[in-house]
Amino acid sequence: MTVSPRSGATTISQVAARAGVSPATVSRVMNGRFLGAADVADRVRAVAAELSYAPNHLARSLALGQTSAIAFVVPDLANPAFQAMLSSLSKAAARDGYRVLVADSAESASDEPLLVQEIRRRSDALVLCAPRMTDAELSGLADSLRPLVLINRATPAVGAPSLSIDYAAGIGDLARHLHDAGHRRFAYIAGPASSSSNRHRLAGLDAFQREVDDVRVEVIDGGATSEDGVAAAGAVRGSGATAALAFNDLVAIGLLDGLARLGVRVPDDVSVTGFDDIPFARYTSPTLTTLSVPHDELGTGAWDRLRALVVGEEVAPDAVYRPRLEVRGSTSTSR
Amino acid sequence: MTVSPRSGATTISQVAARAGVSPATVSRVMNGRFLGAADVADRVRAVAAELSYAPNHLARSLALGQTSAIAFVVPDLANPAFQAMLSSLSKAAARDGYRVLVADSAESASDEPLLVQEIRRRSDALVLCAPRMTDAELSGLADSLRPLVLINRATPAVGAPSLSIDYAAGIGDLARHLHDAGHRRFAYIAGPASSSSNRHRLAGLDAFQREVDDVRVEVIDGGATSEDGVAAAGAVRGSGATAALAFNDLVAIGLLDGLARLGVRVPDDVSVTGFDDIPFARYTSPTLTTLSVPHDELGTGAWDRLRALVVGEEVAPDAVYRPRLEVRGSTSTSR
DNA sequence: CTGTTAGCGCTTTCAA
DNA sequence: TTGAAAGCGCTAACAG
Repeated sequence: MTVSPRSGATTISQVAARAGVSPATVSRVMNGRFLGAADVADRVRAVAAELSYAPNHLARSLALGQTSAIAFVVPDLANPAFQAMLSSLSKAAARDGYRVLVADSAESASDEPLLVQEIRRRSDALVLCAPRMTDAELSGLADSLRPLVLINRATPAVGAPSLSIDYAAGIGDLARHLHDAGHRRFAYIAGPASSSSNRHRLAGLDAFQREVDDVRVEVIDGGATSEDGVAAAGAVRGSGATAALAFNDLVAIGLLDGLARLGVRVPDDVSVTGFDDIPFARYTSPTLTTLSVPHDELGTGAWDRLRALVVGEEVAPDAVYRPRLEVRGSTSTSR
Repeated sequence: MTVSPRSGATTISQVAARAGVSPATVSRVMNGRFLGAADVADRVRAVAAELSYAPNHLARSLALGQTSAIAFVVPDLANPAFQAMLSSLSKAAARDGYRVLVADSAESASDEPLLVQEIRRRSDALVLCAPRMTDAELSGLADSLRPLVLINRATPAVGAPSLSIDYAAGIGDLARHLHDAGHRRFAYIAGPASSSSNRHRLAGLDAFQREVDDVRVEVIDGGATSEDGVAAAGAVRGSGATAALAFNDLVAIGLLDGLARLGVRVPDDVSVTGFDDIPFARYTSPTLTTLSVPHDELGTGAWDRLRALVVGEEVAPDAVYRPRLEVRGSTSTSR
């Protein structure tokens, strides 16, 4: 016979005792698997309500071997692009009774693998966005992370469903747009050096350069935040470029601000572009020409695949979204 | 003797068996409570590494009676103001080994109480931002939610630490600023009707009106999103007001956009203000005059109090932040 | 139909 | 210094 539990909460045995049935019966009633007489069920429910009993989620999880929680790890929770993904992922998962546990790997750049494994063990599955991890690291870790869905890492070797963005094609579209407008000297404000999506953008730019053969691309050190954009403004002005392609919208917005402070007019003196199309890109001054990335679809698509993985259904094929060019006010014809 | 576990993961007994010790010893070694011979500890660690053993977090939580996770519930995960809080809360909690479980109550407006109780039971404590819940509902729920920290709800009756914003004072400052600039006809684009913070803003406006006695405030239906702001543009124009105070920055940004489409110039024809000072408020066109709210401090302050509550330390007093007026380009002197 | 029993994997007294 | 055993609260075979 069980006595009072450590915490104040009512336990299943207390309800059982009070209702004069076994814990198993209470369990069945609570989970809708009860097949006996209606009055027994009613009594159990009445007692449960009376004692305001609620099953201990932890104990239930341990017995069932599942937590009904998934983990979501991103490099920076403060970036609107990841926030949009979190918002849609959380809503989608909630519809199926799952909650999401979040973590920001920026805090612990070095031991990201540990962070990721730790949070994965607290949940049933993981949605990982780890642009800075090498393919080798990721492959080594993958088995300990499954069920796993990757965002922005189409790494066939890893064998995990993935949703990604064709950064190379996207930036190519952007370059084409600028080229058509007469620009020939580009400055690319790079993202974090270790970022794989930054490498894809560089590759896209290289390809474009080889294709048209009459543009020059100067690469300027940047980063992933607005501050990095502000900091790059001087270098952009000094580069002589007429078009500045920022790593992402955050950087572009900072750059817009930095250039304004330097008295450089956008788009008259230099055109500026972003990447992501965060909700505010349409409200900047001037409005930002950028590449629209379907963050909501990344979030819902990630849940869709994770769910399929968990329940053993067939998983939808990997998705590669091509960003959509969104021409706004920050780009114009080169003089 | 235990056999192979349900899932593929190594268990403590497997490590114990392999190392020729008891599970208790492995447990002690893994948790740094082992006082025996060093070679025993080394052997255990070696075996653990060999089998890549990692303690099952769920089982550990059940035995310990704590999850090392806290829940964070907000009305809308897509709002930058809550995202900023989440970001700082998550970082602060992570420093103490806690993870955060998120939920967005927008999905399930009606059964918010259930949502909140459910997610609370999956964690050790809760940070709740529930502007639409009535004081009565909140009081009734509070005991089932403790340890609990409230954001934007300084409800003494509830008896939970709180961090809040003095909305009334803030909007009073804003009104004063506009009044000083010569405005006498205001339009307030209201937030959700059931929102307590909306009521505080209204109260602040009322107080201001009584104080100066020469302004007229028309209340226009709005909401909490950019779309609501866009939708309110026509009514703002039709109101004859020279200054439009939006419920929050999101609404203000939408309003800016809506007014621009109607050909109404800001701030020449009408001044516009927001509330929150989300990161992008400084980048809108024109830049947005708003009230700066320390979202990061709300997040870290919430964790600070929650932690104290959990470990039984003395909890810092309730915080009431007075928003700081941030005058930018969207407001100007009335003609 | 319902109860008994044996776990889920870990921690922790208690005893040796 | 170490191990046996009980227990955290719930679920699910298996009996009856």
